[in-house]
Amino acid sequence: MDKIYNHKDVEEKWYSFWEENGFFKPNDSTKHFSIILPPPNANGRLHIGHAMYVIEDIMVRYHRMLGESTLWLPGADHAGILTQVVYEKQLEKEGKRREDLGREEFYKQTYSFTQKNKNEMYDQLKAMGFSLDWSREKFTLDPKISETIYSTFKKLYDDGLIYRGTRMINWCPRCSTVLSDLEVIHKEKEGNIWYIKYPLKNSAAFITIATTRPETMLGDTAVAVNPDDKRYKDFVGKTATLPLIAREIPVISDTYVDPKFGTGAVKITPAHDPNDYEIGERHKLEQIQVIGFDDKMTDKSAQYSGLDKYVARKKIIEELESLGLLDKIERHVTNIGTCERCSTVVEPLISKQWFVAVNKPGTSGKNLAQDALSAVKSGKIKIIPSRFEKIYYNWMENLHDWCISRQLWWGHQIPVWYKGNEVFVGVDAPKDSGWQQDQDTLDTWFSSGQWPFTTLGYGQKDDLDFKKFYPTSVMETGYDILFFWVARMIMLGLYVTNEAPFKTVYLHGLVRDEKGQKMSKSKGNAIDPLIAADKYGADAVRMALVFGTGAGNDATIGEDKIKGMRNFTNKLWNIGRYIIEMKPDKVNYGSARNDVDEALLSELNQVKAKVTKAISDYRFSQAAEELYDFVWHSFADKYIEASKDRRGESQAVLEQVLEESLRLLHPFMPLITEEIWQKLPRKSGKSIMIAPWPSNTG
RNA sequence: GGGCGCUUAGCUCAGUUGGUUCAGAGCGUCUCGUUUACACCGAGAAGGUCAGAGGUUCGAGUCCUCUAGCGCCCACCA
Repeated sequence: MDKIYNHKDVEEKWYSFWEENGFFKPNDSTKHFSIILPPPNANGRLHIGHAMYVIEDIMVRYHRMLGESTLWLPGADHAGILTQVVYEKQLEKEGKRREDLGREEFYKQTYSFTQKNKNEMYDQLKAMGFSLDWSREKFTLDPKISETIYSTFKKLYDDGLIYRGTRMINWCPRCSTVLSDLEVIHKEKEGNIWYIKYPLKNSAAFITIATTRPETMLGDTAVAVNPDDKRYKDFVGKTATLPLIAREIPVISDTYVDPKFGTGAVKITPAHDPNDYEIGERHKLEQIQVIGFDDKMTDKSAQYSGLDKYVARKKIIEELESLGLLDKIERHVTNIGTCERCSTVVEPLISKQWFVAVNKPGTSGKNLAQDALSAVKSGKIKIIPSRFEKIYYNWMENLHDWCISRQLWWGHQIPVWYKGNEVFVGVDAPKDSGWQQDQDTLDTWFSSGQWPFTTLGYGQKDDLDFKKFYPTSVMETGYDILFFWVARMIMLGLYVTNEAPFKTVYLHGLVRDEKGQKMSKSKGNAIDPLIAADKYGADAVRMALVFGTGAGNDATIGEDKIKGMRNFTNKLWNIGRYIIEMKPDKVNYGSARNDVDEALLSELNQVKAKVTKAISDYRFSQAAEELYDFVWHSFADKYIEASKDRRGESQAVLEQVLEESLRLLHPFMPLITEEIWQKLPRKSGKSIMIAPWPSNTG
């Protein structure tokens, strides 16, 4: 044994050893423990956030040592819109667009792109020592997985919970697709609010409206005021003339209008604003789409047609000003919707899309949001930390229908076929000819929302894993995808399988640098987990991520912290070296224990109890700190120092405490613990990984 | 406009049934130590009115109220 622990000599060796011996596979115990790995997006490398999977590995290794039949199932996500955006950017560098390739070729290329990324990511997960059962690996686009996703679509459709409707949706002009409400990020931006005078017909008077989007005035079909607003009492029922294009529009009254905001008079553009859309519905107003799906003014916008919407805005303002119809301009902060994936300003448009009805019962009687709500309220699903339960309720209670169609090429094509006026919904294409499949794909979260049961073979001929491991024990993921993913898994899991997909949700926080800033490549403060693992060892990186981080709280981690944990691995290594390699010639294993021995063994017993409790209470940091303190300060600094006077008599206790400490540490630092454990003269079993979890009975 | 969280040693953070051992850890700083497990080390030290105010209690970082900073999430006010 060298003086300094060299992780590079051992890490790969032991990982292969475990895998070759099938230790990652569940045993045949009747007690089960299962976690499905949150599938990373197969469009890039793993970042430090993914290394938080270590929490799952701790749980999995702990339960495996308890002797339970333990499954941790790996997989990857095709990540619909994000992967398409990433691959399109790559094409762009080659001067190509996806249209140049055609749908089929684009899909083919994107597929091989994801497979390449996927395999690299898997190597990275292995480098972290994660005890995943690779024989059960899944990808969201695997044929069997897709089949289940299509049959869920059909089931919801037949139940009346999936419908196609014309609604106001969020449109990303850059991605050329509709987005769900969740995929729209609201950002505060300072802009202008323009006050524009609309002349009243047969009168010299004006009605002045305030707007942040003057270009949409070309689509105005009314001006609205509050019915109680005395200032405008005489205006209601009159007709205003839209400047520039001279369309005549009514002045109507609606309680939606806030008399205190702006002028108290609002232009109504039912085709380009969600509120106006609803007012339009109430008052049966015409919807005139003046902005197209390409972000350019449509042919409904007279002399402005074909112009980019921002160019049109500028031009309209200039012309209004020259006509003297621009009353004033004020600075104004608005909340503007942008695309989650490309940051382009989202345009509200009316379009025909597929939706999931989330808060009405289907003919089956099932109600997605309500059932998902009561699963948590009843305690069937527990969320840790519990404050996220409140957040979950709040979101579930205010949920709108979920738009699931996307105008993308990458993903599951919607399992609906059309022939004339006929519509066919099914898992497989209809047999007879003349049908054309819907061109859209499914929201990526519609498929990942079914991950806990699709991966286990639900609905397949071979569904032994599903029967055995579903519902899964724990879903461990970041709180940032509570709504996107966890909520959808609960809804779809309950709907399809009639059971909650997991019993416990453990949410971890974001990984930040030591100054508390979000890590990002552009800031240059990002820690690449693989580079860090290469430098300091995977065990050190793992410990650094667990140490001092509680559930739901963001974790701060810097190189110093990793270095500190690397020092701990070296300490452990030297404890092993002292006990194993510096073993004296004369050892009396049967010597009577003295007070110092007893004190240490009694402390070890307490540590076992504390660590076991902490892990089962999901307080992994607590467990890690307990072990760190015991091993370094009690065992090494005090006991080992004291043992030097009676080396031969201490050997039995030294070996016992080391061996048990290694087992306690194994879930946290699997690689070094295996390396030292294998060198122990007295141990039983083939690997520490399948050795029993230390209990107090001994 | 709603909702949530944070504020404990110079820095990053623990502290889950309120009670002698809770005033802690790691890093940093200072002093000492080149003892054959480890300098990726050891021995020791300095350093905090636990954001502020009030309340509940025999007793409060730990529960309640308010205040002040900071941060996050959700939301269709032009």
